[in-house]
Amino acid sequence: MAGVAGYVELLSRCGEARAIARIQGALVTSGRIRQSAELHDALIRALSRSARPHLAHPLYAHLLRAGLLPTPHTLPSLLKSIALSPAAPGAAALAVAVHAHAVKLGLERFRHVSNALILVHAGVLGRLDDGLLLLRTAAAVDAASFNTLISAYARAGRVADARKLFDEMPSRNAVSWSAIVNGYVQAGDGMEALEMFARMQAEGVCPDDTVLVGVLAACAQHGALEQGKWVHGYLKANGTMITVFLGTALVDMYSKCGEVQLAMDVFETMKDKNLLAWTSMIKGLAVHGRGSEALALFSQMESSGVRPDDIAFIGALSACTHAGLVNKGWELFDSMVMKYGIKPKIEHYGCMVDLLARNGLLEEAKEMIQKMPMKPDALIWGALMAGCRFHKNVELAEYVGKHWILLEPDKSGAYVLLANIYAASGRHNSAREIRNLMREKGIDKTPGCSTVEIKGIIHQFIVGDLSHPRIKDILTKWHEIDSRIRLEEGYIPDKKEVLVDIEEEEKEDALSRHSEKLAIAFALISTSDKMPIRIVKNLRVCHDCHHVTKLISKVYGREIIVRDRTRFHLFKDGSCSCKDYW
DNA sequence: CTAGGGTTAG
Repeated sequence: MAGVAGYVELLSRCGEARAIARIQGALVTSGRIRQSAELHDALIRALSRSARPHLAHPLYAHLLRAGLLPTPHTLPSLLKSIALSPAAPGAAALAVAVHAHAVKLGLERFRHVSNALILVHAGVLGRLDDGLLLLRTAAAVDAASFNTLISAYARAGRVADARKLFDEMPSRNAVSWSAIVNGYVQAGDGMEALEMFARMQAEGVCPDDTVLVGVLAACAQHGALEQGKWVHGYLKANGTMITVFLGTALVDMYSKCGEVQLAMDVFETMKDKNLLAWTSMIKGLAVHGRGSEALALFSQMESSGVRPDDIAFIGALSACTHAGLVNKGWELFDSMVMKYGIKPKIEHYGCMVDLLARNGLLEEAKEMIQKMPMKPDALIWGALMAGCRFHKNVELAEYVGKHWILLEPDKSGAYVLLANIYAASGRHNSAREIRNLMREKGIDKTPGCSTVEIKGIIHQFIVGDLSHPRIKDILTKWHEIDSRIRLEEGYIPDKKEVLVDIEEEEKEDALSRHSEKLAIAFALISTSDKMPIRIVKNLRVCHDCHHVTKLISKVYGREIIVRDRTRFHLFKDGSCSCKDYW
């Protein structure tokens, strides 16, 4: 029989949960474990590193019951195992107990203990400010604790607090940089993320996988294709292995930058594809209107043994929506419930309502809303309302508007769409009433905002905003575009959806200052002839802009790729990949 | 007790 030292040595090298369990069994039957804190410590450490860290939790109570004192290594290891298995029953309570014990033993200010305590406060306990207090009072703090707290604050939506910590930490490493970059990405501030990444490089810190995943996500947010390609080139140049994380991030970046083919190229070279990888490729094809290819991929995923989850079904259903495949949509919805036992969430009903409404099956869509087991939310009403607009059903739009406004009285969405529908159908008085209602309530329409990347720099245009340094040239270019498309293509501005009570010529002016028109005019004066133009927009494209963009693509012989709120439009030779259906 | 940071979403 091996001595204590032998067991400790054995455990320290052991990483497999089953082997550890065997050793533990031997120690329990021989009664040896009750005599040694060191053995408890070795077991806890080994388990905390194994695939089933929660098995370490009961050992702590066992240690105390045996009347033994934890060794200086026990507490950090145990806390780590708690941090790794936050969902285990009693994990939070145990963390609190261990904290109290550490205080009693006077150990809480020691480096490894305080770092581990910060880890559980930021994680299982979700008490970030207590974690921060620990960090401030600890005798010595690792960069790791800063990093943990930075990402915890960012995850909690408190990027500003994360940034404060980042700025004050004495020495930053690659992990700190990726924590803050990914923090900004999470907060939806890709711009700031890219800026931080630039600073990271300026300071000579070598970027690793994790930060590049974040950078790619930031590029995806902004449609920053050039920068995204740079990352891909960097990976290739360094011969970096494309992990599932990196591959998925690349796929997502390329599809959100309008380059589905490049996304496919990356996807096909990925060796092990997990659910996330499949899902992002399926979604990528879906938003580009390539529904049947997306659905083919979905069945390929199923036959490769990857089980779709609720989000994968959202991808597949939205593929049906963008491609107008109503029957296939029903089929998928049924297979989700019957074959996979996934309970449809409101998102899935939303997809179905969208699918039905877009295809003119407005009554069926309405019925779906009435039959679904949960209360409809704003997105559900929005989907049906968009269908009403497309199929010019004013009556149903009024019904939808009533419900939607009740749900979101302070947001502009319902008012704007309803007023648009009234205006388009010639009911100007009703449209005016809605506008007055908005004015009384002080509701502002979300301003349209478009960005365009020129030589790696992102330029932003907001509707009616004339503050761009080259605005004079942009407006001159717009006049040229305007007269060319009038002359060559017979363009007449479509003023039906202009919501302001102004003179007709002013309406044309208002239209001409829509953000994507400014962005396209700017792109035309700043890029060489054959380059496709890529625009990212925060709202849906209006009818007039959609029409104008088609004409520009023909007259100027340019491909224009517009990513709007819900999908991609590829304008080429006077027509659009969405088949005028968006 | 060598970590600490990460990808999809109507």
